[in-house]
Amino acid sequence: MDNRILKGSLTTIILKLLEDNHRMYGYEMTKAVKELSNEKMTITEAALYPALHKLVEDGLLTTSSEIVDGRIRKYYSLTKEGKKETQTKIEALKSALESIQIILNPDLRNG
Amino acid sequence: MDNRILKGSLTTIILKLLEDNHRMYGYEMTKAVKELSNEKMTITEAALYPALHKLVEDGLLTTSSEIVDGRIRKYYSLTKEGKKETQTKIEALKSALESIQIILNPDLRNG
DNA sequence: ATTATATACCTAACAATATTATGTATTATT
DNA sequence: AATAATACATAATATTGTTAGGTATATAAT
Repeated sequence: MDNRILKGSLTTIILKLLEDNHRMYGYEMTKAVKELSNEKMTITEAALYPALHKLVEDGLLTTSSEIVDGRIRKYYSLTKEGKKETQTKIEALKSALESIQIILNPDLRNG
Repeated sequence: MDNRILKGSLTTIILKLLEDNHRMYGYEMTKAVKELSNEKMTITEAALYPALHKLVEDGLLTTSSEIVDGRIRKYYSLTKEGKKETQTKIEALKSALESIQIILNPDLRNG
């Protein structure tokens, strides 16, 4: 991701995208994050693909390849275990974001 | 920090703490983050001290040591350059948090 | 008195995660 | 014909944090 910030959230972002979209391929995820963040955030493919492979290896995602317009697309979906883990990871990330928000916004401390 | 999330935000958190408190020592920072986050977030000293040293090395912080109750305290403060960098880093982190919020909360997408 | 906890600093070896730099291949656009 | 977009991927390196340990003083508990 750009700006060297928020490393460690990539896996959670992938899982969340798949929870919302049910079925996505890698390149599509990079475009989705770019669009959702108004070009502010970028997932590099060099970070994304190894992360996806690890999620498959860990049993959280399954894949199915298709050829579309002469090019390969490798679709990813959440497994049952992946759906569970998605909830856990999202809650953990939300909690962390809240903590950081409090540190960044003193106004919230007295509100 | 706990839970292997939000790596890369440590430096910004340090700078923000120093912006708010003007003068802090390392151990104090670990306590502050623990308290602000209601024990949800922990800065480990093994992550903190090298980060502080690097910020000094980069000219963003200065130090002054004192002996209090027979123990050494190494106080850190923002330099002029550090104050500038703090603004930049905070803005970048806020922007990243917003992007992640949008991805995590679909409700915000249609709001 | 002794043990444990809290305060306060620190480093070394290792692991996880992302960046930079490439590479391959097809299709669409200029 | 050249460039950009689509779509996958890896290797070398850098960054950042974890695990595990170390030193030392002060205070509270047994």
